[in-house]
Amino acid sequence: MRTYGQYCAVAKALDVVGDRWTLLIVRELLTLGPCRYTDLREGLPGIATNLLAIRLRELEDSGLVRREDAPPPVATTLFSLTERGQRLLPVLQELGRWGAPLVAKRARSDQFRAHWMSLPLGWHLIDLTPEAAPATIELRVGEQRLTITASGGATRTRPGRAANPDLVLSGGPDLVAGLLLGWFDLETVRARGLRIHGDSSVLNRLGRRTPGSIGAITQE
Amino acid sequence: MRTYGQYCAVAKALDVVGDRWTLLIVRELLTLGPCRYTDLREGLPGIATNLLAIRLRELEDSGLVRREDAPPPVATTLFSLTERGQRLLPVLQELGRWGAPLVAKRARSDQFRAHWMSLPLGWHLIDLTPEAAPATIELRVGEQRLTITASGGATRTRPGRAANPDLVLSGGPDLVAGLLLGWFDLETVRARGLRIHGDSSVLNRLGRRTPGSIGAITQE
DNA sequence: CGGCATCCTCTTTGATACTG
DNA sequence: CAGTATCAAAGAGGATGCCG
Repeated sequence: MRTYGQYCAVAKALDVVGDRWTLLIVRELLTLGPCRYTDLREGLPGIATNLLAIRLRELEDSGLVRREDAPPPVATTLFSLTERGQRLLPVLQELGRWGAPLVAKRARSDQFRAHWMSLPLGWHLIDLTPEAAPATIELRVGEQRLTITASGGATRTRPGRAANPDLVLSGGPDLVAGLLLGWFDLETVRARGLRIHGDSSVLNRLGRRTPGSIGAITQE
Repeated sequence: MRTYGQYCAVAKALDVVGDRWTLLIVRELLTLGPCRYTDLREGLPGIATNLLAIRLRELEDSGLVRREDAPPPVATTLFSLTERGQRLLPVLQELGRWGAPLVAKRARSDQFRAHWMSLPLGWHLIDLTPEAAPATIELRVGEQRLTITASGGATRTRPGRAANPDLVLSGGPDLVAGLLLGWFDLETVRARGLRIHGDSSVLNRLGRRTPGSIGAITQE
């Protein structure tokens, strides 16, 4: 392991998580929870398989990742974050906030996985009517699904399809993210091809947590 | 520039600041303010000089760093952070918080610069008596000096010596940091060799911002 | 001196093929 | 499924030279 050799907390942190791909592996584990080697590879397009194996071992040695052999019927190795690894969430959150302007436009060559929106949406969206019964929205981007649940004032986002969604939004990642993160309003994304099925009034229930202000999705 | 090619804010952020040394250069610029190439090299022991030049150009191209030719009598190039670059402060803050446990013990080979404590101390220390007149503490670690000013409820920390310090703390980095960040109490660091000159009651004025609790330095 | 550029070596990363 | 093995390319580290 190459180290900066500096008696400084930032440098020490980067000694552990500063290598290429490392924080993206943590992103996957934070988003997906315990998962298999192949799930990780799926969510990390571009990584070389040997590098993923090396990084996982390093993360294990640093105490950020735990490897368990799941019992039958799963019968496979599961990787998950330790408590220490989970504490990297605020680091990823700040990196994501800082990087948000960089995803305003999508490059043609950019890969996309719907679950990458999971953490940012969870941070950004709030439930404006905490008293109401839980509501679910399913996002469809290509074949991939993501489920947002609004309940008790907060929202939770997880990979996969919803059982009984109140609303379904289908379209490209820039349209879906653009609407929910507040780059575009409802009319704009609809005009650009976003498809909306179900009870669109659910959108009024979602608010955006912006630095200093909170607004409903359809406002602005 | 190598890119992850992922439509994800975290990955995009790492495309810009994920390269080796990049965030440490930002640390230096945040801590020191506008400074010269040689000042940066001084604060980044271990960096190859050509790599510093390359990184500075990349940071300039990404719009995080500005290069200005200072007028006489300085007559040298000054590097400073743009607004966009300064917004990386929360990222460094979370990285530093996460990395804090890793500097509990100092490795023999670890380099040290007093100004590396500047950002963490500024985040961590608060002024418990906002009404009182400003107080200053000078830290001496080897030949290096750092000045802490407590005033109006907050503390500010900057590199360099104090004009008229109320208190001077001298000793190794682990002792100075250990006392101020709350790893050790006053008796312990004194027993281990920390030297204290001046009005040590100033320490009672400083509180630590810990997750959930605030305590005076000499407590606990 | 300050601010690099060059040259060289060594390490890390990437791509691909293969295996228990 | 969960990797290892191999090889080529890119990046980092170190020494030194150059130029205003």
